Amino acid sequence: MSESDLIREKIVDAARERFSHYGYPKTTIAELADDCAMSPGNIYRFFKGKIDIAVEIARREALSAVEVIEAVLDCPVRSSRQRLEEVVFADLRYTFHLLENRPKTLELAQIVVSDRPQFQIESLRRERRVFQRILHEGQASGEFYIDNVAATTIALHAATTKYRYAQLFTNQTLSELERELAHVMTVIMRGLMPAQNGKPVAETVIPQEDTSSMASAS
Amino acid sequence: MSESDLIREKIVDAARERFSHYGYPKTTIAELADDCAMSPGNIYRFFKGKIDIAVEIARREALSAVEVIEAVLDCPVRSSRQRLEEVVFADLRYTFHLLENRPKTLELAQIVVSDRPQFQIESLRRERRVFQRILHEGQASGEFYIDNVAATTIALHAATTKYRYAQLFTNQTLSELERELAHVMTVIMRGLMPAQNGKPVAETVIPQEDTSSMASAS
DNA sequence: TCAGTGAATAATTTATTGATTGTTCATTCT
DNA sequence: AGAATGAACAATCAATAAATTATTCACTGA
Repeated sequence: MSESDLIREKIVDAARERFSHYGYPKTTIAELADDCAMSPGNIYRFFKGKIDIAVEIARREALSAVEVIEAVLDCPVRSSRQRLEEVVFADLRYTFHLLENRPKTLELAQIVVSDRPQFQIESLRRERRVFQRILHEGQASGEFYIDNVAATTIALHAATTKYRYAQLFTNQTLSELERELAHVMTVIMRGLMPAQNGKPVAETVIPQEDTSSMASAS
Repeated sequence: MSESDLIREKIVDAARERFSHYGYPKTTIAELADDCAMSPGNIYRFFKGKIDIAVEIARREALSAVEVIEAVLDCPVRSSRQRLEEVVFADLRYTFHLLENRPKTLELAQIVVSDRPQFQIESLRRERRVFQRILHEGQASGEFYIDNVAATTIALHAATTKYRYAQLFTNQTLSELERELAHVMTVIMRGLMPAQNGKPVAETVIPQEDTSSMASAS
């Protein structure tokens, strides 16, 4: 990593610290410059503007969020159905805890999105790709009956919209949301999987929370 | 209708007019009093406060919205599936046009909800009841296979969240949303209906817009 | 008695000012 | 030359004052 990149990192680290403590609006460029032992003007040799520092942080946060979701795929589960359900529930839990424990992260994301709408579109697209991979696998193995994977991915993603950042829509508790999501997944799974000897597939069971990858709130 | 009720109506009418033209915040009690040829103080003999006038208007709006959706059920369609699909699409189109043509209506609803959270809960409940009726019918006729109608109603309602006031979540066009919703409904219908001789039920087709009950924007 | 008034008051909103902050750039270091 | 500075300027924010508005209530007229 070049010298220049290291300085950039230093700025990002200082900004992350201050943004998460005091929020984006209350953090000044002068403070970041102080933290990095440099002048305010010099910050601008590394970032075009204050908002671009926020974009960089939000981008990394979004990427690591997808990684958390993808991590669920690594553990060896038996079926595509289980993978899909675990990913959807992991999404609910991750975003729920994020809003609960680190509200400044949401604030930052909202500021970034209001300035760069494309940011949200790309984050959603990345998330959908995880879904799509699972549907593909399930289709290939014959576990799922899907005539159009791309369209079904979009449908699945749209149908679970409420369970991403759920607190923005409702003030239900996490348990209530989990129970509800189980009902939604039951219907969806029955839509994806052929009935077994005349009977629809069993109801979705709320998966255990994966405690091994639980990131504690900072 | 009593004299008192008539005066109340007059106030509501004047408020509706001004709220939709200039918005709730820019409308003053003095103006409403003028419109009704009475003093500001007298308004308070009919409403506890300004916000209560807004609540009354929003309540009626919400009731008539459900009626618009329910109206879809009146036309004689062949199957529960069609009923369900038409109701869901009607919901998307109604709320989409509402936000497009009468943004002040949304503003009013948001003001009411922020002051009276219960209002939203009840509106959603009313909407769910329409869904529940159709699911019940479909279950009774054997068209749907549903083991728990209440839970499935909740699931269906939650899965279509994105298509109520869709512009709050996305800037997709109505056509894009319709295509997407068709995919969602395809998956859901396959989840509700038993496969016909080994093959899943056909994809959802976007219903024709019901032009007979099209209320033009005011 | 009771529907209605309108001036008085409390609460909010808007306008204004002054201070703070984001950004630029001529200049200084290395 | 390239890296960094910090004073200068424009944009934004916070604090306050001024104006407007919601609400109350002692009073009036039917």
